[in-house]
Amino acid sequence: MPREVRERQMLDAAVGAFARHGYQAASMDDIAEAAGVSKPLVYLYLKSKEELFTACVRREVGALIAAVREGTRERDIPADEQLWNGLRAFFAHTAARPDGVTVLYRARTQGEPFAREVAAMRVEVVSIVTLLLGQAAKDAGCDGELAEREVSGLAHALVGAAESLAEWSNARTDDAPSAKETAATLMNFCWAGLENLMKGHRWMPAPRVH
Amino acid sequence: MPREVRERQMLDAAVGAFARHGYQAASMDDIAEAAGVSKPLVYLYLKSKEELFTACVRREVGALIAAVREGTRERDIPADEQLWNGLRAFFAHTAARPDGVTVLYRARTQGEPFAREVAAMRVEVVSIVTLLLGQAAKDAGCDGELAEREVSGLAHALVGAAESLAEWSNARTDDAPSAKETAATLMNFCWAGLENLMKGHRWMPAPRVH
Amino acid sequence: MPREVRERQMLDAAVGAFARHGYQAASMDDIAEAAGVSKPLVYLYLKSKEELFTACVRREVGALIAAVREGTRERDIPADEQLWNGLRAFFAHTAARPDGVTVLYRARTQGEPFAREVAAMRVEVVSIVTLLLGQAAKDAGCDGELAEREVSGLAHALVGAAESLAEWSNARTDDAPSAKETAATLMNFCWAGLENLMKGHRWMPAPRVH
Amino acid sequence: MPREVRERQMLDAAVGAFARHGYQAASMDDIAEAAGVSKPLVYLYLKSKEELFTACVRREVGALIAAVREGTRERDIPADEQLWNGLRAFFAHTAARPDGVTVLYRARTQGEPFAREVAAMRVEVVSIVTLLLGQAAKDAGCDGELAEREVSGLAHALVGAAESLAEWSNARTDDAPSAKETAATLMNFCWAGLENLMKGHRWMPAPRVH
DNA sequence: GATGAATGAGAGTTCATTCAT
DNA sequence: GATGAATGAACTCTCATTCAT
Repeated sequence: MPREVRERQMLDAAVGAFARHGYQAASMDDIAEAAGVSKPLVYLYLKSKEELFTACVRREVGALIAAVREGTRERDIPADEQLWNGLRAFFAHTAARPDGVTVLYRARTQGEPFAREVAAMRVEVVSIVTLLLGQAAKDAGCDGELAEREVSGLAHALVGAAESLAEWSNARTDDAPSAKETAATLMNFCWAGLENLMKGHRWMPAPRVH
Repeated sequence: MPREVRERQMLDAAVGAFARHGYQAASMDDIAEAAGVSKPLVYLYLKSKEELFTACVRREVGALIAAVREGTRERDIPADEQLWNGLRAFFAHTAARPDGVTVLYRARTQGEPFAREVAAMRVEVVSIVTLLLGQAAKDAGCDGELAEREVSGLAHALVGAAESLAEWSNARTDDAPSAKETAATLMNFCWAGLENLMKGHRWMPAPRVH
Repeated sequence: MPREVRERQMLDAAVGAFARHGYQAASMDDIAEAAGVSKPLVYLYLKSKEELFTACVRREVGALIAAVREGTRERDIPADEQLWNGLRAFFAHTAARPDGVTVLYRARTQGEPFAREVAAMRVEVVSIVTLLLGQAAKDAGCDGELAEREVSGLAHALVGAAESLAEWSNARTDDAPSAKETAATLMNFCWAGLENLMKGHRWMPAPRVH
Repeated sequence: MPREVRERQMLDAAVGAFARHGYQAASMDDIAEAAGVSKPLVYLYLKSKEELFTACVRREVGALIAAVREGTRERDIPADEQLWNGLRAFFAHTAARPDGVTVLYRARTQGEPFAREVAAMRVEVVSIVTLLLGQAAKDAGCDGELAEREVSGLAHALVGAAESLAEWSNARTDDAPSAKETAATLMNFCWAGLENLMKGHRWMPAPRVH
């Protein structure tokens, strides 16, 4: 059996195990058994548990980024539609590969070697979002009055909201909302606010959206 | 030294260790040393690693809930101001007790005994938010056309956005935004959208906020 | 509360615990709690676990020896009647104080400090039996042709049989035989053989008891 | 080195350690060292201390039963000769494998998982003896007037006497009696009594064997 | 006389990892 | 290319034992 195939089997098994039990609790024994190979072979191909986990994370990062990039390929449509497309791609992906997403989620709390990898991915996603927001601002005829820091904050808020929604929607065993519905919920939640901001309207403590 | 004091020392040390290394990677030896006591004493007072972690989680859950409840004590002001107050309280808390919040964050990925505890807390926070949204709808003269599921989704989105922003803002070592600023960012991000929804306006794929 | 009383309480609790769980598995915590005192007090009175166990063993050894001596007080009756009396006393004692006897039983497998104590007791019991056998031989008009080693062997066989019967009879929860019945069983089992031996009759491989 | 060999080495080492120190006091470290392997290997092959002990007990139970069965293979000879053969086999075994027998002895006081195993063995041995007694009764032309309970008691007495004699004879470092001698002692001790019982003669408190 | 507070030492168990074949 | 055999290191947890009060 060719090496690549074996290697993918191992990664599949590892992703499953890591998703179910976490990095520490998943044992190399279990993974090797689940992959249908002997433990030394796992070490031969993937060096160590740390590298194995890293490989899993990288693969899932790549898959998620690819899905989102694929969803936002069209560039000459309004920014909100682009965001809408990206969100649908994101939620479709999280629904299709729950184990992979769980691994990423867990990797964020596993300290340096791994968290960085996921953080880098987030940066990439955030940059995609940031571009969209920039374009949206231009569409809205606004002159870029938004501080970079504020944009960064907004992007993180959006990503956090998306992650939370993905988890919530995948947790429902019955009657789970479709990717489309979830994306719509999030668009409804955020777009009006973002649009206002582009136009320079702000919510203020002595309140009035205006 | 009286038992209560020692016990708090241990919890403090444990929260620190769990926040830094995670549940599995933090060793009881380390925790005992950090608390300045011997390991058997930790076991005498807190029974097991699992119960120790549970105690940490419970304490931090209680502290966070208390902070948010305290922030939203005023009830006869507009819903958006109440939300604003709650968010400031939340961000102030996450800034003041980063380790405690990290423990809660990590507990979410640690399986049944712990995740449930945090999930219960989230439910409580979500219910607070839900009440606010309900009041906001009434304030807006809307006739409650929002499906329960949609409200739940919105609340989860809001909470996720808040968590993500808290993490992002605490991660900045220099020039970290204040709780007030972060809360403002989030209000700007979401309030206009929520307000529109209360009025029955929706974002639609062939787009126009209207 | 006077020291002696406290001390007896502790010994009672210890005997119970050691009987139930064995020397190693019974913990000083349990014993102190069962005795209704604090652990340091146990150490104050009885020095260490080893000395505590030793004290238990000694007390129970003394009680058993006393019971058997009491049963065989009458000296000017036929040897078989004396043995009969001793056995009844023995079985009555094992039935009345099962925990104490169990402790002795367990002490035999606990290595040097303890096993010696019980061995000494066995020697004493054996010597009582040996005296009886000697008298029986004289009664039978035999001229003491029995080698000392053989007598010792017989005595150990008798004691072993008695112990085994005691255990068997105490194990029956319903319909347990009385001390008298058990003693009768043993007398029936052994006396004819002993009597024959006294007279110089032996069982022989090309067999005939004669 | 093949697994079976290693496994036997471990069992040998474990039997030695358990015999010398008892179940609780023998440590897995010691056993592993005595077996010339590392501790994890012991766990890999034998799962846990409990299972290791169980395996020892089972092996020794099997060996002892096999020895006795082998000794009593001949069935068409008088019952006393059969008993004589069985006893010689028993004493030869206890002399040849003192550690194994000690383990069985200790297992009797180690509570449920283990005691049952040994109890089952005793039942088997007792049943062998019981059959012999039954045949002896027939040989003696007796009409089976012995109550089942009494036979059971006699069998336990015989087994206890044998155990006690085995211990006593093995304890002698110099000049230990041979299996033959010990068996002869026991036959002399018991056979006349048993024979009398078969014929309906009993020892009576106002005494006379008749 | 009696105890709440505390610990050193060591138990069983598991895991990531590596050879020799 | 693939594996059965083997281990060093570390972990959770318990216990007999002792102070300071």
